[in-house]
Amino acid sequence: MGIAERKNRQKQALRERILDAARRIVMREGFAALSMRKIADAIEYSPATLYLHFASRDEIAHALCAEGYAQLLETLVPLAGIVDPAERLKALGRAYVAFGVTHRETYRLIFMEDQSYMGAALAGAGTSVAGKIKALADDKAALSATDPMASATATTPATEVNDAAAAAADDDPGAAALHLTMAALEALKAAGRLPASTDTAVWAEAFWATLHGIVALNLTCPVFPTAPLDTVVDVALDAWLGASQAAPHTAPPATRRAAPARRVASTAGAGMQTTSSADRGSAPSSPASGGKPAKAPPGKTRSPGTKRKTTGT
Amino acid sequence: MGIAERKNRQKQALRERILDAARRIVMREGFAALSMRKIADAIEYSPATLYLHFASRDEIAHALCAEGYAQLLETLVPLAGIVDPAERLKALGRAYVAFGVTHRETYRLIFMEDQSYMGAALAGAGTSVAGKIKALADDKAALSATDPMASATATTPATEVNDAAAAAADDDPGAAALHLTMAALEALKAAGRLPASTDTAVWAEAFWATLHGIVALNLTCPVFPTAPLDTVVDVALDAWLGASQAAPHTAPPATRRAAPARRVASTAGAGMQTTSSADRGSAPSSPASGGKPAKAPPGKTRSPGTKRKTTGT
DNA sequence: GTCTATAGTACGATAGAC
DNA sequence: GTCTATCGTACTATAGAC
Repeated sequence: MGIAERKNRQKQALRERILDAARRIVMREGFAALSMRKIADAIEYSPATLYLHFASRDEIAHALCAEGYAQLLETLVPLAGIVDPAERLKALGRAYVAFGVTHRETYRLIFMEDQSYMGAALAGAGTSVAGKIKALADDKAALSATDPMASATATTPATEVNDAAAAAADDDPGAAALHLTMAALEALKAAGRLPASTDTAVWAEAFWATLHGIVALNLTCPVFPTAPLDTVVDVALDAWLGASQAAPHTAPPATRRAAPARRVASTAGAGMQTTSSADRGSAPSSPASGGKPAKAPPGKTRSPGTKRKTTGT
Repeated sequence: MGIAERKNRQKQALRERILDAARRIVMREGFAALSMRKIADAIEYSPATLYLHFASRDEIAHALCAEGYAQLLETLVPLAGIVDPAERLKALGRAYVAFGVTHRETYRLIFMEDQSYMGAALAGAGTSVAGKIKALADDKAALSATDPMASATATTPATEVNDAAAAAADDDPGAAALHLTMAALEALKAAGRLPASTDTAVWAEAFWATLHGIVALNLTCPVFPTAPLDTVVDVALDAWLGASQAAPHTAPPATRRAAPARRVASTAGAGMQTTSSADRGSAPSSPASGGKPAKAPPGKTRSPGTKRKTTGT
């Protein structure tokens, strides 16, 4: 029996090595540059071997997506512990953007490449963190039950939030991030800091879109933003949360920006400036300046080369 | 001399045919499926001929971007005539999103594919519309000079807005859309409906990011948004403009949604629901359901095929 | 389980005849 | 100005020996 188990472990190990290599390639050269041959080269196996572990290049990509999304969730989930719902949302927003600009190619792969990759991420990774979210919900229940100040601020019974998160984890684990947002929104609404008429689902989607837009533009546009990224994020968060806080009952406009602590979570390291750490390297295309010149490989000065985007066929 | 001119016309005509064919391919199959060979097939010329008109596949892509961006600007520019700055911004926002979801693959090409394409769009198309923007600025000067009600509402001297737009057209024609937004913002600020401390450049970028996020998610995410797209856009616009309107001096929150005419510009046809009209066809990858199976062409059940993303080389 | 070898497809770009 | 022919490259995926 021990033999079978060892073999199984070895098989798993190779699987991990494949994914590791794939992840590195994607991070360095972008998803477009990911090919079975390159992975095989990197792990010093033949291309054929890969097919013993993955049915296709796309299956590897899907696995990468799932991993990446799980990683994103892991950075978000702890923030659910922030008691003040507005601050919680801001922290979530900041952490989301920070993740996006830090793990650029990963983010791009999951959220900007193709429908199927996003689907794979949500379906695959959700299951792996559903447990964590529930565990955290329990933590939070304990926390806010103990801290009178907390439940006073939150207004909402702690269980409501937890239920929302837990239900999210069960129902559609993939959309966990969205449900994390909605839970905070419900709390905000219950506290009267958001119009009762607010449709939290729509609000959450629009809010997400804003964050996604900031990340996506940063990844695609050479010079976005002109101002420091942090500043843009802050402006956006204020637009969504600073303002709506003063909406329903005539709250003094002066308190619009009066929320307690600025900068709750830095999560992904120091600043999140355009040129961060991970997921960096030569741009997928246009290695040097303008088009895609220079660096002729072996042959003449032709300029061959194509990359993928596997047509169905 | 007439002969040379005729030849020139013919050359231009072929150039147009090439771009037409390319545009159709991109709209139908996505940018990844655009290849010189396919274009050549479509116009019934040999691939080699294309190189007499364009130096590379990328140059064609750039031309496509420039065209697309010019088209976008053309739908936005007329909206600069809306007097109330908040309404103007909302109209711009709605038109922007409508354009994005209507011309899906075009939008994707310009704003979501690669840095260089966005650069090409801004550089190339801007010049072609700079004149139009200036002309419009003049129109608007005439308009608001004649209409006392207009200048009363706008508070700002009409010339300020026009100058901003005109300057934008001169300086960096590509960023014209952004400057269109900033002009409206300045007006809003001058009218005291936005805190004087607002950094319009940052605000405009964040606002743009929101719109881009909505479009981008719609293009990438299978089920975004859950609610009708219009609703999400409205929520976002309210977050940015509804609220900030009541900010500086204690304006009654009740008037938050009191702006005159809802739904100013429909621009790109009727509703802008997820499945719009133009730029549609089989998805670039995954023709049928999940991965990219089925539809084996001539050979066996292999599954060859690759697409591009020209590596530098 | 792993490799070599290869089938099959696609691509960008160019040389050189007409 | 247009074409044919072709080079050089890249890729996925499989068959079949070891």
